[in-house]
Amino acid sequence: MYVQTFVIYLLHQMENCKSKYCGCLYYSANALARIMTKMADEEFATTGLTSSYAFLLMTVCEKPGIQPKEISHHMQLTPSTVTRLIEKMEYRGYLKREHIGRTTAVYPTQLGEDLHPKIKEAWKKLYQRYSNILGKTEGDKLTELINEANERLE
Amino acid sequence: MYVQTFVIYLLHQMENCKSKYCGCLYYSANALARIMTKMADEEFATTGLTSSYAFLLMTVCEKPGIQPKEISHHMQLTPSTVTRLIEKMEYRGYLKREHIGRTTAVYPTQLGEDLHPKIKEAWKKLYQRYSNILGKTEGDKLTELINEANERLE
DNA sequence: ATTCATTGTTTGTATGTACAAACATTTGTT
DNA sequence: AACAAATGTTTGTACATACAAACAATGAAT
Repeated sequence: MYVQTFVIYLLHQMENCKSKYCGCLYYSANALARIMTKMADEEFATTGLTSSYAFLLMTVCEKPGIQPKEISHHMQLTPSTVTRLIEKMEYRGYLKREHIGRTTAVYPTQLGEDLHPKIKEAWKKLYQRYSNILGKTEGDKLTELINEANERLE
Repeated sequence: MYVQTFVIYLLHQMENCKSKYCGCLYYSANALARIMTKMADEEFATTGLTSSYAFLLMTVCEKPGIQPKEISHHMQLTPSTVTRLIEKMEYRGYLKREHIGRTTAVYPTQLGEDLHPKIKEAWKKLYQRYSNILGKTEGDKLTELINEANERLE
């Protein structure tokens, strides 16, 4: 009886899992991240930006003059990564930098501000899209659980 | 009373969340993936490999002669990514390829096989490490939830 | 006031990953 | 038997991200 339960558990595992690494959080988290990034990029495609750049622009539009350090905090990326993202967005004409002492203030350009509503729209659509698949409540719950885990693991 | 409850909810949200994007699965999933990859790389450091390469070597050692396509299935990576990983591991002397018709068989070298136990050990440690932080049951549960989401979102 | 430590930002360099296109082989169809 | 479609693999190229080191400005301590 005991053994039988275990066998059923194993079978269930194998059914549901594409890979023998499904029991590993490192693996599952990365798979989810790849799937979500792809989905996000698809939704943000209407804005001409990929997901990271869209998030950056949103962040700056909602707090013009924000510093890279704060951006890196909001986006949970390293400062160097943020610099790289900003550079590219400056080159493309969506953001501009103003150096003040050792700090830097980042502002949206007119072009950037014009794009802001479209990005927020795409963001909403992204949310709706995965909520449709996972169920709104379940999706929110999963997100919250992941956030809690992030807090503790860091 | 109703409003108060909402305010408490908001405060709770702000406490627990580093970023205003914490309600977005794209964002949270990517943050978790980065944290876990870092942790995995730290654990696998004892083997001289980063996590992806360690997983690749494990996969090949457990099924010598496996084809890239099957590897890409196990690891949930695109075939081109798998080719790149294999190439590097071949260059480093851990794997070798044998081309048979249009397919390719991948084998571990002696060097690769020698490393296998160490990798499995590191993998176990990785599991223990995040289980210690999240709690074994909770960690497993989270992993399972993410797997289910992956299934459905794909 | 000068030096030393700290902090915010940027570079140099490397890595993992993907997409699209190219190749090579096998299978199916007529 | 010849050609077309499908399949497995590899290349060319690009991108997001990170780490470590460099740089630049501020603040603190003697």
